[in-house]
Amino acid sequence: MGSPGCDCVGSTVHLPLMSFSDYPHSESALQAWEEEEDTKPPRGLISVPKHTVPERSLQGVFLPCFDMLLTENSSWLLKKSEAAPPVPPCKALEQCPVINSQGLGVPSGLEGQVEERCLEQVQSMVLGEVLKDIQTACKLLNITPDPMEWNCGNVQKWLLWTEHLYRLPQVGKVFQELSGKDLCSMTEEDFRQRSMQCGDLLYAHLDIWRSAACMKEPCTPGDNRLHGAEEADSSCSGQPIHLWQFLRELLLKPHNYGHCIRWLNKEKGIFKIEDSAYVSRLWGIRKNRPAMNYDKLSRSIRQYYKKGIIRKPDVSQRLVYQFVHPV
DNA sequence: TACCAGGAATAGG
DNA sequence: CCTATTCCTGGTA
Repeated sequence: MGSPGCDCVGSTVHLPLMSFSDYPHSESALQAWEEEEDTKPPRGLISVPKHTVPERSLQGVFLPCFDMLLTENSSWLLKKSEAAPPVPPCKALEQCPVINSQGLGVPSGLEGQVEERCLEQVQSMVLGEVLKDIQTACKLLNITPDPMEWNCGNVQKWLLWTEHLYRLPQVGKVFQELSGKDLCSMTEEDFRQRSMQCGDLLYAHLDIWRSAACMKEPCTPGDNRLHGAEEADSSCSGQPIHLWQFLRELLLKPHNYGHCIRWLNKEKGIFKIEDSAYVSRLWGIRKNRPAMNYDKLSRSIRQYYKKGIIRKPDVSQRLVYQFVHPV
């Protein structure tokens, strides 16, 4: 229950600066993702000094563009960084929201108080986004938010996801056989030793997750408290997820995935894959299949024809399919 | 060039 | 055993 890995104090957090255009969308990006060697260091890395803060707060987490899932609701973050991409780190720091409840070097005096208010608001907004993004990622990957609970497979999925997110070269092998506990016990230096290129970024990203898990601890009995309408979740059933279930899950969250898959006619179960490469990549990450592509995903969909799960709609269109039994 | 259909072999739970 | 993955041939827009 308690996470001993909660020593959320001190050291330095490195986070990437990314813009929407950096996001891996094209097939060539996928190639880069698959190919082992990419000698370029992660771009836009800056480092932010952490501040000593009380437990249970995300310390000094700086998020110019924490586009975990490219959700629409976090797009304002993207816009911000898009508007002024080549900001030198120190400038960027000034403009960017910092999550940190107290202990920040906030200016004193009246102006300071006003600023502090604003800052607090921004902080809680960003914090909300971070938690939401983590939660969404957890659903997508079918892992728990607390790294301490991860098994080796979970760790690999998380790595795959993070690599995808920040366009890192594949480092899964270097972290093989490691559980979440192992991962959490590693220092930043350990990370850097395992991966020269992106050890520190991975460490920082893990730190965010760890911190988030720290804060959320009070309300995590089984953690999968489903809100609202979305229950029919395959994630907690234990069995490996089916492709059709996965697609349905994406379709149930137009807010998050509407840009890559959406209903054309929900009543009839007709949907369109808008970004085949992206959906395939998500599927590949979920199943731990880095080589997944639309060619293979679509083959799997076609297997459903015979089984009467998915079919082509009466008027066949490219990238459009239909659930035989709509909900 | 990207998508579509389906056979066949194989992997993996 | 079943589903999904991988690879493939050939076809369409």
